[in-house]
Amino acid sequence: MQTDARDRIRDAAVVRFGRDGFGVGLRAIAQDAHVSPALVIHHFGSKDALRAACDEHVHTVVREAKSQAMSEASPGEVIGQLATIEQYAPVFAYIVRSLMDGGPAAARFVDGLVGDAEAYLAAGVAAGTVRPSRDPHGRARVLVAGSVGTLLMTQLDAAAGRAVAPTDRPAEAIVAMTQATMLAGLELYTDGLFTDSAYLDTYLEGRP
Amino acid sequence: MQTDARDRIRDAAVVRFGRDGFGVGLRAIAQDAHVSPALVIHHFGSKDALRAACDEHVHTVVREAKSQAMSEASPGEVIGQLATIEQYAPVFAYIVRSLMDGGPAAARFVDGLVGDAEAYLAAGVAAGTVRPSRDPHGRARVLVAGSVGTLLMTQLDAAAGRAVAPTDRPAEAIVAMTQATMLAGLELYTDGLFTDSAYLDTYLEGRP
DNA sequence: GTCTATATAATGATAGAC
DNA sequence: GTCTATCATTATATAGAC
Repeated sequence: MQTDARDRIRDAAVVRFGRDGFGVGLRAIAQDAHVSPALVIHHFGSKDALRAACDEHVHTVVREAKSQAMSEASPGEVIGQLATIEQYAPVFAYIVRSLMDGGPAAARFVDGLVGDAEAYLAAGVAAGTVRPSRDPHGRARVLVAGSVGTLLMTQLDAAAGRAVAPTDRPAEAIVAMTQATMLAGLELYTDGLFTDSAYLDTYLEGRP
Repeated sequence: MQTDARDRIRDAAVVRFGRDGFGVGLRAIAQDAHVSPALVIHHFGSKDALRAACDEHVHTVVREAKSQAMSEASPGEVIGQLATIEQYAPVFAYIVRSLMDGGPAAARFVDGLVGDAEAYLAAGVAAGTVRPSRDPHGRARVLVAGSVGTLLMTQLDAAAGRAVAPTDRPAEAIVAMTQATMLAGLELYTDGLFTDSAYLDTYLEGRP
């Protein structure tokens, strides 16, 4: 049971950062880890370095979870995949906070999502279930942007007291979020939005 | 030229909050407004109250800009519309920060966007250019989520040093962002993503 | 209304004993 | 490795002169 204090501090930091944001003090983290504030600095050198260690740890967890889920995951749902496993709740909350904070760790995470989505879409195109695109990378970005935006909007609903925050109870929030957008999303992805191709044609003419 | 000090403080706060986030100190704001830190408290009572005043002011500016642009705006592009007018740059930056902060002001702003999108989509359906939806409100949310997510991803690109931050030079960033996603977005909205309706059909069967 | 000066609390980080 | 005690800084906010 007596895990290494360094790991305990880092895990407590991931939880605290995820729940309260990166403005949280070292004292709260130290208390959660049952150590003195000084020990946090002793092990990591500074708050920024502690955060970097959290970034690195979360990145590793995500990478391992991804490679484990590679066989069964459906396209573009790595986020949901992660969140439904309650064990990953702190990691998920941390990622949402990183996204909101806008730091480089979030950029790296989103890059990973876009890469995954692009690969899945390419596989779908090869299998004939997904339409080919004139801009596969751009399409992957648009789809990931939808996920990221939905995530943020769920957080906003929570802040307005209309739902459960994804950083509080991820699994629940993601299920609710998915149910709320599934029909409209599938509809959009199946039939499109416009009744004809006038807008697209106009755009393609201007940029051939 | 000698505007009311209270307005000057509030305007400086909008700029600072937008550029540096809500963690910025009152001293910086006071200095920008050429007043003492004490005067900020004297006029607003507290930092939170100052922020609330900023929220309210931004909300008013957005509402007025919207009603002014109602006649000419194209569907769902209120965000872009705002940003292209350099005059609104501080307000735009403030909104992006609010979005990232996840506060109630952001929720209200997004609600407004969803309402607008829903109205535009309904008009499009009536005009025959937009397909009807089984879930008009959900569809509006999905589309707005795409915009919000794109905005956030642009901010991430900026943090990673790959682009201009929308909170720094909004107009430029929005143009770049639009160009990067326009083709893929139009394509998606015109033809959809899937080659057939299998996914949607399965979903509709499960929930008739 | 606006200032200077200050109170009070919290922050990240350090020193040094054990 | 881990602690107690403390420093230096910064934060919001207050008191009171002008």
